[in-house]
Amino acid sequence: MGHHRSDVLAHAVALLDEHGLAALTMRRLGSELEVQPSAIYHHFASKQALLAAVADEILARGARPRTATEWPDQLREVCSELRHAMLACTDGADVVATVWAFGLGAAAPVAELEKVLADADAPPELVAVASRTLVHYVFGHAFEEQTARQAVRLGAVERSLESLPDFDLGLDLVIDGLRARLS
Amino acid sequence: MGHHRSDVLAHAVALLDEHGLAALTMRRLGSELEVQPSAIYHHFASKQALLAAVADEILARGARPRTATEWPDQLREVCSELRHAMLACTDGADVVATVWAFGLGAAAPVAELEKVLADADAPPELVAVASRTLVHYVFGHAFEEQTARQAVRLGAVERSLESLPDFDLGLDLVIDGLRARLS
DNA sequence: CGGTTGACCTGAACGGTGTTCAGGTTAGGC
DNA sequence: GCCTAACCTGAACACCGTTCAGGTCAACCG
Repeated sequence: MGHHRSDVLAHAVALLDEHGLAALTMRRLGSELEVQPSAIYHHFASKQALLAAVADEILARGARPRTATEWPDQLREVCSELRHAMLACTDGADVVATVWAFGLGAAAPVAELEKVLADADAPPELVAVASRTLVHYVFGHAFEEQTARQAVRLGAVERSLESLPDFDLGLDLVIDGLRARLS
Repeated sequence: MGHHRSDVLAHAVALLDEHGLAALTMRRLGSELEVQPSAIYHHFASKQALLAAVADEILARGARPRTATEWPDQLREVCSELRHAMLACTDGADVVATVWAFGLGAAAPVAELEKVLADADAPPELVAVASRTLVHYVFGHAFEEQTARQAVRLGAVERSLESLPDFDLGLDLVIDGLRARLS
């Protein structure tokens, strides 16, 4: 008869991807499911909880196999996967970064970064600092890229996309700084 | 008789600092000014425009004299000022980072970083990448710190503040990576 | 077969939100 | 003393997240 939690989540992600974060409304999601808005609260305690699940789903959909063996490439692999997962969904960077900042989810990538660094024998303080520095960089870069792309598409701003900084170069900047401390 | 744009802005900043971003409502700001909400639209075209002005005001209030002569210390000076300006106001990091990401304001710090790097003879592409990497780091760190502090104050989460990464160490990570490319 | 449980949902309401708009007031310059 | 422009009113519009008492219906159990 009724929908499952996973149905609601799938429709929420589809709605987000097709019409953006502003359209991801309890009322609109309800009408998409042909259900009253209040019915969604049977599956998620609040909209924040729903968004947390959406963020985790976005990351799960972007999962890719790990192949690198050296820690710099392993860091690049995790950061690249995180970046592409967020960019693959409209407003994905916004949703994932917000959910992570509030401590409600999206914790897997930073945990993975911490593991790579710990396995590379980085001291605990450096593990905490470096993993966050990397994740801040990835979030900031992806959020800016996605926002700028949308602003241009809506014709709101003439800020050209040419000036968007290269992702890998900035990442190497951090990794090089890290390399100097891990030798 | 009536208020000026600067009055409205000052009250908006005070309201933000004392009660947070959620309380910065057109209605509440109106009642603070003893005025109808619609009166604010005579001074600001939209709430976004108001928030952009608030962000610029937060940065202006945090301005400090420049004393460093070497580019690494100059970068540290700009980043530190940006960080402290945002942390000095409740939800300051949220407001400033959002306004900047949407390209509506708060552009001064990144312009200053770009100038420092250009004066240090960094190639144009590196100027763009490094300035954004730095600003992403500062925004991410400040936003996380402010959010976590608030979550703890509200008793929502037991996430300890001890684990917050040190700001200067992460900054040095990026600067070291940069130093390797500027020699 | 009848009863109970629990998942799922309805429909209405509450108290907000940003924004618009026609019209009103008032101070200052010609 | 008129006129302009700044500033404001008050009501409305179209939304928003959330709550809650109650309703429906499938599945299970004795």
